[in-house]
Amino acid sequence: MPELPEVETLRRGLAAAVGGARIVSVEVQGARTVRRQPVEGLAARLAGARVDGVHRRGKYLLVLLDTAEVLVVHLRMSGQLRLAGGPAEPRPPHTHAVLALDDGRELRFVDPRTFGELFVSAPAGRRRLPSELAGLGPDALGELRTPAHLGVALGGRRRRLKDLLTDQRVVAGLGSIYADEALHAAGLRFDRRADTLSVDEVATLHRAIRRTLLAAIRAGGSTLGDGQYVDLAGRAGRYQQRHRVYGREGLACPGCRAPVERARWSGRSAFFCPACQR
DNA sequence: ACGCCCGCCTGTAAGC
DNA sequence: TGCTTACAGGCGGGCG
Repeated sequence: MPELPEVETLRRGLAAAVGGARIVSVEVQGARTVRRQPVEGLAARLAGARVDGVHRRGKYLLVLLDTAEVLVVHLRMSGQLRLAGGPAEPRPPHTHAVLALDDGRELRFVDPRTFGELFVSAPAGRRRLPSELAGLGPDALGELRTPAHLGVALGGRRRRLKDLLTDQRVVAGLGSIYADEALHAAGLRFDRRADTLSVDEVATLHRAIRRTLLAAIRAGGSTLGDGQYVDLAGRAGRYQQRHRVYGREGLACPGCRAPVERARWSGRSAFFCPACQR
């Protein structure tokens, strides 16, 4: 599942590979990938635009265009961006959008489960953010700079830590994998109520989130057994080899050797060490 | 406002 | 072997 480290890996790859390239034409298959606006409008706004940079906010990719607009990409569960050398390269199954570039390459949006989406937006306001993203909380790396920022986000609320950390309105960028990993690194249970954390525990959690995300970015993100996350060139990440609890039910906790447990919670899973996490 | 649950999807794997 | 069922989970929407 692409979360902040996977999206950041893609952002860096995109910035290096397609920065300065011009979009020649856009082809969209199916009705779900472009659903916020008419496909013809999106295609017309992209055609002829040059890529001036690539930003990221939470799990959203922002492809900045010289038209002063932004192509927003969200991969959701199974979306991929793949760069092809040319139109002759066979398209993977579930290719829903193809952006032809002026040097002949193609940027392809592939998404079996069709949860992902593309849209073009005109950023507005002080932060030059697309209005569709106005509800996002502080980016888990970019804006959550100090423990105090996390303290404000958690705000002494009664909600459970994992519920808050994966709520993109509270903190943007964490999903199930990195919430579980960061909570383990902080020694905190997924179901701790935020309003029971001490100042020290908030600081520990803040440090754990940053360290976990930065280590995952250095490893090129996580590719799970389903192989759904790969980079622009189709290469897998390596951070899954360093997961301490996520997907490791019954295996030894690297910290204390107790078996990792899996809890069913809010219709989702949470992996945690019952001995190390309080 | 908060805390839930559901619907959206398809590929994979487990179970009978 | 072949079918059914469960599961993966981000996010928007809806409900109490």
